[in-house]
Amino acid sequence: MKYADVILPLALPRNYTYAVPPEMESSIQPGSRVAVQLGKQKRYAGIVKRIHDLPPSNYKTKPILDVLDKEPVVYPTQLAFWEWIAQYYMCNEGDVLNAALPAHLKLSSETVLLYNDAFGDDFTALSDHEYLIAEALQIRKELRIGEVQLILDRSDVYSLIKQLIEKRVCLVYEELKESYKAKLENYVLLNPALESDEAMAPLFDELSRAPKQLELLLAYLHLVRTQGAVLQSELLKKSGASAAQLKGLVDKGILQVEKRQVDRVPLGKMETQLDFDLSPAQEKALAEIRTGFQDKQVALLHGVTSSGKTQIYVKLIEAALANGKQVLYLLPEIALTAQIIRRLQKHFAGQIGIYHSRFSNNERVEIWNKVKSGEIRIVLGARSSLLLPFRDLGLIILDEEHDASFKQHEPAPRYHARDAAIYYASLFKAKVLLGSATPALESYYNAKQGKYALVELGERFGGIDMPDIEIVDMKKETALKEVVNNFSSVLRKQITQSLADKKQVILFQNRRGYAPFLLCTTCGWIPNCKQCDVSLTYHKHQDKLSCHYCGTRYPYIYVCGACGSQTLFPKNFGTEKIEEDLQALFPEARIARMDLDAIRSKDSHNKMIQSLEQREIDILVGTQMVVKGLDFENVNLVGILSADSLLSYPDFRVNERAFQLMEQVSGRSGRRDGKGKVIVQASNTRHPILQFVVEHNYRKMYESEIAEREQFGYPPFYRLMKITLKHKQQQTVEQAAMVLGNWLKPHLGHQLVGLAAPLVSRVRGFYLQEMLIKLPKDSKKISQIKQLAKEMFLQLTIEKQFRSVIILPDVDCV
DNA sequence: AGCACGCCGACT
DNA sequence: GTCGGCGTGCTC
Repeated sequence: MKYADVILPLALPRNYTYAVPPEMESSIQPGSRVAVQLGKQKRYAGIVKRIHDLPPSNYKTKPILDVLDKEPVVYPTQLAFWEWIAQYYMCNEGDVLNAALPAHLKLSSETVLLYNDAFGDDFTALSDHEYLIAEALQIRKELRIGEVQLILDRSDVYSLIKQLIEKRVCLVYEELKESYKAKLENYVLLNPALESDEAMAPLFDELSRAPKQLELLLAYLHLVRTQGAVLQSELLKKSGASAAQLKGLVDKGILQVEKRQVDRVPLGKMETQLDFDLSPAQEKALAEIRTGFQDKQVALLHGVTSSGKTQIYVKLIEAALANGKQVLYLLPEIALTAQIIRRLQKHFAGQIGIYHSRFSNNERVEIWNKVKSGEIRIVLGARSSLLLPFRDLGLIILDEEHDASFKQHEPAPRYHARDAAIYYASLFKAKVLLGSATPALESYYNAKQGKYALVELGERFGGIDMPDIEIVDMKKETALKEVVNNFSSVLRKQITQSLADKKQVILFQNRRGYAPFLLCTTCGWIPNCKQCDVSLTYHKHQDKLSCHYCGTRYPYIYVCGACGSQTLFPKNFGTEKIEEDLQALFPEARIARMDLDAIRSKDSHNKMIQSLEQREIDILVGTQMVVKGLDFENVNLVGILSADSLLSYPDFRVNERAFQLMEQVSGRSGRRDGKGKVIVQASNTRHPILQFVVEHNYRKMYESEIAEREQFGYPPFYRLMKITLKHKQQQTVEQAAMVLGNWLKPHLGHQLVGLAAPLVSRVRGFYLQEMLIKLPKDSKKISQIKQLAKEMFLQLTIEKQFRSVIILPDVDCV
């Protein structure tokens, strides 16, 4: 007898072993999707990890019910990768499966109640609730659990359903439904009997009294000749005919309509690739990358903004494709704009697939299958495309590699796409190219240490100068009463100038909303969220207060909750306020705002970028979003409204982050013609980071920061693992954290730090406690510590007072 | 993640 | 007394 270890799409601590019925032995393989039963009824689609012949000793196996696909849905490479992710990031393989597999390949059964017709309609023996369900069932014949819950308005319905089964009112079955649906469209075909000219000729006479139908037929014949297959929708649109006219031709037996499967993600036609020449600096960088790849797996391309990194990527992609390999090009989600997609599609039409969160579930399945089959040669995508089933990967490019959004935060698996990419690539013996104008300290350090090849590209493409950066002393300006609504005189003057020159302006403020909090000027009270330990942000557009942690919205508060006075005023400023003030200062200017609130609706982000490109916007105000992946020729001024707010987070990475952000935003200025200008408003103008920004000096920033990291034992000298504990009761988490800390301390000593409530100590009604473990850079020790931590987590949840404490380990947290 | 089972308060 | 709430434990 064969047995299969199956990964289920659940957060289970281990994989379960099922028996392989003999008739399935020939069709089942590692990576196969199988239907299995879990518990009394529930069925799931799981993925076979391993097939063996060791019968489990301490339990009875259930059989695999079905092998769901002819071919496995993943290769052994992906299974190995999943195992590594689960192990490294301390999560379950089920979590990884959940993240990797498109929703429509993940099946789970649903209980369906069927009305038992034999029962008749004598409901007298039923309770009120039973009666309600029986009545609904009699009318609708079928009910899902969810519908039963809806009817009774409660969640616990199982005992009642059991009663109904016992009383023979209904029957139940488990429905395991494939949710992927191939897309079908109507194609129009000519009746095969009419293919010849002789057969066709009489038709024209016959149709002389139906001129519209004749017109339609002619349009059809034209389309067939030019493009082969004819879509019904296209034919009707192009000919201007109605569905009735088409039906007329179908009824006469001249045309036929047939449903055929169509691609949701067509790859387009293969085009001849555009050739372009690299600048000498780019050529040199490309050559260095190639040399680097000879003895190193990873190369870091440190190229200033606008240095033309993308062109270098294109050359490398071409080479990898020529070798018959697949390529993965990763970008932060928000940088995956129409701009970059268009540029790459131009080069690689017919081979490139795009993958990000805005694709529908059906589209994802199709992309998944095309990557697996190798039809898609290049994937351009966000973090999650790393989990696609590549068959023969030759190169991974990770652009904007410093970007924190490459790290998944919630839910598990909390993987870092950069680090995971390096491991994944090693399974294929593929190369990894990291690219950034402001590399993460960790990456630059690795490169400096010789672990990665380091390639510097210090010159902007086309010889454009780096923008001039001016720091404006807001303290001085305030003293001189020159500040109007957060705008210094310098910034106002520059904006006026840019507008006069018909240039565009980008302003950056890292807080959305109108005001980050309200303040009672009588007693100092600040309204907080009921669920979370944070102040409520005022959103003037919606005239609501909103919690940026849990999303709850509250009506505006006029009366102080502490002293009752009506002296609550919005304090500090976000993008909405900037937008409003700007409009008052520059009434003629066309102003747009780009932040999470403004781009909520689908595609509005792309639309905004387009209208900026087409110069329909003069001034763009935005958060982090304006930093990434934008490339506009006509922007010559960038304003950072408050550098202080960037430099004041209590995090060891603040300086690095602030530098990266400011350097990246300023890169948006003056990209094609002429020198750009950047205005940085700051109260503390002496902050060393500002000086590095003015000089565009990454190296100096790196050196000053790396010294601190070494001194205080932070990455890249240690790896960090954050453990978060969550519970509804404050006392319980606090105790749990203390107990866990006390257990870990003897093993870790000074490597265990920061046991405390985080800055925001309550989110969505859960109290939080955190601690950090500093992991030495020794993979053996790391796995020992992880093992130890795992055992202690288990130990903690065994104690009954801590049983419902949620423990979230986050390896390499950011 | 479900779902079953068992223990406690508020109702007929 | 019982219904139905929720906390707890198990699923190959």
